[in-house]
Amino acid sequence: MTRYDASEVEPKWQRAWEEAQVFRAEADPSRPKYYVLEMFPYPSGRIHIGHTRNYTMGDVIARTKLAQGFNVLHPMGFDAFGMPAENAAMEKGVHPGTWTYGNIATMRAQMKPMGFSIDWSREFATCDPEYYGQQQSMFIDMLEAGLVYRKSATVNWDPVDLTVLANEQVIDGCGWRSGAPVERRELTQWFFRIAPYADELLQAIDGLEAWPDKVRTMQRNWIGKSRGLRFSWQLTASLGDFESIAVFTTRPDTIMGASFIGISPDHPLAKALEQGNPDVASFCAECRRLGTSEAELETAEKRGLDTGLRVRHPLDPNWELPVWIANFILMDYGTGAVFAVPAHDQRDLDFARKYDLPVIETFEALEDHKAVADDAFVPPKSERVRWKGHPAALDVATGEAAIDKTIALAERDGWGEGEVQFRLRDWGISRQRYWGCPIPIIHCPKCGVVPEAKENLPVRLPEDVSFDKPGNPLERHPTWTQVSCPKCGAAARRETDTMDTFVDSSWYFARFTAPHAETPTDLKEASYWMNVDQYIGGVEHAILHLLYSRFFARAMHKTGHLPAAAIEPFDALFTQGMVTHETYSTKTPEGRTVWHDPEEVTRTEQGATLADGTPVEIGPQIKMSKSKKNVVDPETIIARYGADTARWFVMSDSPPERDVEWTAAGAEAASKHLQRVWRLASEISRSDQETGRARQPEGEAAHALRREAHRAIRDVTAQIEGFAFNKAVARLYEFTNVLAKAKPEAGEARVFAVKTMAQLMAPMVPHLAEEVWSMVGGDGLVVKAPWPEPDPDFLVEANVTLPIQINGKRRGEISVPAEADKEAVEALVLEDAVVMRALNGAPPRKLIVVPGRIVNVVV
RNA sequence: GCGGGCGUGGCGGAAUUGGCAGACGCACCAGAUUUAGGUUCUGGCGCCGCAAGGCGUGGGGGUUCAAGUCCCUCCGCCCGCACCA
Repeated sequence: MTRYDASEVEPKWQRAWEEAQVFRAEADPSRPKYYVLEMFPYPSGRIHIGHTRNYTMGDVIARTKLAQGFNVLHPMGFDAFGMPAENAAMEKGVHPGTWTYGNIATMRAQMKPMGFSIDWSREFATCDPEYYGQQQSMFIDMLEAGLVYRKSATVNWDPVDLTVLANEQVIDGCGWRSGAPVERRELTQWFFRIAPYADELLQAIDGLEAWPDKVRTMQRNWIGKSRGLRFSWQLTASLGDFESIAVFTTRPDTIMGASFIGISPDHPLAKALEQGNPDVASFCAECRRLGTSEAELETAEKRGLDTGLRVRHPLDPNWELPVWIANFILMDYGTGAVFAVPAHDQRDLDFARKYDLPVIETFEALEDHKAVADDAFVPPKSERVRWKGHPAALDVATGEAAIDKTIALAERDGWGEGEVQFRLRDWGISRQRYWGCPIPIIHCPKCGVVPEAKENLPVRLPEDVSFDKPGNPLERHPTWTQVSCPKCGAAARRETDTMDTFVDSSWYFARFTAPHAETPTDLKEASYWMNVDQYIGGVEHAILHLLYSRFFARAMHKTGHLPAAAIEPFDALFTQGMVTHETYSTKTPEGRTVWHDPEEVTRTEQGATLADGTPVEIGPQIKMSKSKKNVVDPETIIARYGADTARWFVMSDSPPERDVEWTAAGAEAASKHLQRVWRLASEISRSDQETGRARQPEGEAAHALRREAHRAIRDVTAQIEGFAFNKAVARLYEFTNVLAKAKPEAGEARVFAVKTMAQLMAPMVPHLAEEVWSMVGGDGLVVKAPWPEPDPDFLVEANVTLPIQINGKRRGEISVPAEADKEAVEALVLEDAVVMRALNGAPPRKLIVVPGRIVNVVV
């Protein structure tokens, strides 16, 4: 063989690993374990380059830990329920299950040749009845533990298709298929009680030290704990049952700047007013035309309607304020009503300017304080300010203190009380869709809501369903819904809602510890393998998936499915960046956007076109997603160069936490480098064999090479452990350059260097590493070889070179003994020719020596 | 709108966290070898300048002996926003 042929070599070593069962994980209490997990994929059809990057990262960690002597668990599965399968069913007439399992087969077949160190015997898909049946069992346990309940909640309703829409399916306020304006509609739905865990979930973030700070910050903000005052504004005239409007505020110190009361269009008072007032009714109907997503509500144009109602200010009974319905007030946070302080809140100010409402400043003018015009004045709570006319805030300095005093005043006088509010809401899990885990509930006309008997689990999805019309096929299924009540035996109806797919992904990591158990988990296995030592996934999951999983682990502990030690399931988290790509789109004559695959598009100097010459709109670099069709398949790289090239390539260049823009160039470079390593190894192997491995005392060349090898071990190990894979790759390039220049006189040190190279490269390019390792006579499989340790004797340096700056600009350098202290270096510096010339006989104004770093002479 | 992040040569990026900006790779240029070409090897490569030197990390301002790194401010892009996964 004169060239490294990946297509021949890679399957060979994959078979060797398979035969040796290297990646089969079995609990062994006598050995330390290490659980590496990458967020499992949705089986959308094919693996894309983002998956490749993600799983290669996990594989590098898993293989490194394996070499370091850990009992490694590295499983893979599929997050297999979800909307795309139903969309495929509607578009292509294929059953969601057929489509999904077909995709799983394709993706598994794409992943296997990558040589990942996965224990495939643990694979499952969340749409397997064996999995979702266990989930149903836990749902029942959680219902009994009081963690599940039903309440009314709003959904996006498509009035033409008569179906519930996901936020993603609402485009510019209209249904994505029907094009009809969506409406908000109330439905009774199932919820998990996550909100009572808000404080605990918040506190526990402090302990997640191996999580990225940004994720911890995002979770804290999402939970959104805030202290404030809850109080009521008395209506000047009561309206039916309504005598007052309760509000919650985090800035009670601005109470004297109140200008009006705003209530949500979904506030009970607004709904009551709708009854007798067509203006209110049409305004609220207009507001409800917006979707349910927060982003949409918050970015919509601020609109309001004066209800004509008036309320009295709690601190001044003669002060009456108007009550407005405003479209930007969320019913889900606080009380669904606010008092607006336009002078000190930008949103309130915009609203007040639009509707000509009063703007009352409550702070004394400060030195640099301009009167409020277009910008609200929002002093931080910790800032020193002075209030005007605020009875509780005359003698305090900061907002924090004024807030305390206002709350105390309200509590003393009985018009309000301090309260802690969380932004986090209970988790609504009902989905009016087919391809999800059925909620194991039966509605009995006599007994009411009854959980399915556990011996009847799993509640399987019926196979015979049709997707020829919109809506939930479960609901119109002729027989599936008809059951007898597990309690009384009467004819009853099965729940047709399925669970949010976030439920499926909230416990799969626990299931991997015992994927074939007859119960949701096996406590013995879970106790050994949990927690996940290293979790890896996209930042886009920084909030919802991770928060839900943290809650679920607690709920599973409460219902006896996880040990107490596993309530924070992910010890360390790494959020990798996304692989992005431009998007390409054209418009239909009706103005609808059509997305195009990069394969269909030809880039030209002016822009891009389709094959027939139609110009294409080039969109920004965004994350690869099926809906935007900007997905790149790694298959071509693997077919052309092999898996190791693909692996090496995705680990190179870009830091793993950063988004990477996909470009095809560079794969060639990766392949060339691997060829080079192979060539070096075969040359060295050949010359080593020719010299018959004559043992001679090693000279300077050999020592220098060994030193470089030990330095490479030190650096690459640290870089892998620090998730700096791009730097590890760069370091290995440097080491390769050193090896290439090593003279034959280095003798057996060259063989040592090649072996070291194989070991250090093995986590990233395991097949090439095995080949090289065996070529130079390595013992057994490199995957099982213990990770190399740097020898400290080779790492010490006698001298260190320091740059010399004159007035902060580099003007020379000086070599000093590594152990020289500050004074010794100073003395040497003052004798340096460059420094003496700059000083010209005068003493330096300042002489800064940072040992081991730099010298700066200020003249 | 709110929350989080990012911005360094032609390109991907490095900079031991306040201490030599541009490691390593790609692209490009020159040379050598081989060839029909790819390959391989050697050297060069931030910008301006013949040079000395000056400028340079999205823009502007500040702190410091020293700023890509810290502070203020502005701009651009990306992610999340609870029914996408």
